[in-house]
Amino acid sequence: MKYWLFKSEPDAFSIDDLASMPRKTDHWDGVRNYQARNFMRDEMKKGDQGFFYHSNCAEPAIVGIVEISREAYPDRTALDPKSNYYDSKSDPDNPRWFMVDVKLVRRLKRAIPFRELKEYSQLEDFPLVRRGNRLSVMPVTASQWKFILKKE
DNA sequence: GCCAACGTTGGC
DNA sequence: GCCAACGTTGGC
Repeated sequence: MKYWLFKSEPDAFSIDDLASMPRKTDHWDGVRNYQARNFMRDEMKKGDQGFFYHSNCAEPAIVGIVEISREAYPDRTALDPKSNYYDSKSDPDNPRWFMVDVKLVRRLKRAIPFRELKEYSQLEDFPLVRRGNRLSVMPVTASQWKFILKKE
């Protein structure tokens, strides 16, 4: 089993939004970065767990834990001209973008701020805190996962 | 296949 | 709102 981190701007989709969905489950659409797509399409398995991270907001932080409840399938928003995530070059017969379903497992007992994550030497290889990192979906190692959970 | 220009991300 | 860092685009 692998571990992941999912970034979302809370103004667009927050952990509260996920919590309010039926079965606390939603599809993680709109990923339009090839590296992040490859993680979702090729490596995520049902039952993998991930952190839910709030970005681009007053206090960027890890706020919860999700679980992959459905493995990758085509992201239809790429084919919908009305969607913000529409990609005119995506071909229905050869989908370019994928999404997975995630289910909220629980919120963390406390949000762990980005500011704090940066300070731990144990996390210096954690992609989230690497300078200039822009991946919206990224892998978390088992040791990073455990370390972070001990800090909640 | 190079690389400058551009748009986006995201912490601050 | 700023701006550094990055991925993508497209002319050549």
